[in-house]
Amino acid sequence: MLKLPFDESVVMPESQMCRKFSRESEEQKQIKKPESFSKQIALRGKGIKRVTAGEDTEKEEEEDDREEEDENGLPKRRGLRKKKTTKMRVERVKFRRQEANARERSRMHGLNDALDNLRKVVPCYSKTQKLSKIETLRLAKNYIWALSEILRIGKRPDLLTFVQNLCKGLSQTTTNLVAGCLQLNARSFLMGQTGETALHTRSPYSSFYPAYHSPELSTPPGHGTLDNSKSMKPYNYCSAYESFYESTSPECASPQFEGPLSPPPINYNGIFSLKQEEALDYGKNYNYGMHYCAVPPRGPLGQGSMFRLPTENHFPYDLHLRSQSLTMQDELNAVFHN
DNA sequence: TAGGCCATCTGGTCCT
DNA sequence: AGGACCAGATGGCCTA
Repeated sequence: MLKLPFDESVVMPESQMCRKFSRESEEQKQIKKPESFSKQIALRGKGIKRVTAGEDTEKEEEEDDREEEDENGLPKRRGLRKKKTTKMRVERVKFRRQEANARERSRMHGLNDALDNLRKVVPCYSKTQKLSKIETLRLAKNYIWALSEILRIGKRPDLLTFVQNLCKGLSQTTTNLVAGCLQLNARSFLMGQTGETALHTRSPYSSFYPAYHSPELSTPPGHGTLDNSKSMKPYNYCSAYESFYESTSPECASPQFEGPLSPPPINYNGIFSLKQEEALDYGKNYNYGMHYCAVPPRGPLGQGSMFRLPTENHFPYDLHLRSQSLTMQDELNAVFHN
């Protein structure tokens, strides 16, 4: 069942057309269908008669069948005869192959669209530097797991641990990206990754929320034996920054992450900010279409609420310190099931 | 330049 | 029969 409209331009060399396809804008993303088989046949012939593929091939096949006779005029084979490979049959096979290719392209584009939507709702979204497919899936899995743990425990996590959990199993590049998005100090992050104490870099709230540091919570499923410390390298950016827990360097004090990611800020618990990007666009499709990116808070740490929002309507979470886990869970459920 | 990532093609299999 | 789905192959682009 072909669900999408087609035009006639797919018969062009696939390798050239397809190369550009993924880079095209959404408006240009129109699935193209090869010219109808009957039309191709008609055009290839006299260009007058317009017949269906079935009719045309049937006739020719009949003629071909009549040709399969021996000298005595008897058919060479009886019963189930193997259909002769005719020119028309080859054409038809080619046509169907083209149609199948178009459908496959369409299917993969749908898959990629879904993946793009997923990119938008996991932390660290950027239009200019997209996460790879596999990294998007991994990050999404970690993110879901981390959020589930928050709901289960009912307490806010330590940022460092939270980010470490987000980055479990991710590539070096993606880890850098996430850390950069959250503007984590490389030194503190590395120390946390290696299991060393990072108390000096922790939020003043850390001592209030020991649960998220418990060993059973620190490793998402599937990453129990992963040793990120062996692969960790210094970050490409923000590595020179002092931890924003300790100070606010001129660069890090910027409310906007100036790297590949630049979502607008939403203050998360006075520690980092969740940023909302293109709320109008995403809001059409996702009530939870937020783009989370941590930036240092401008005000003093621990101003109060875990989520301080530019507009309350956009983010109905109020994971304040005083919040109750059930309330939090209800709210999250409401958002994610909306 | 090797390797990662990606889009596409292709043939096979399953399902309606 | 035909569409959906899948996985392997291929070639291009990009980056460390």
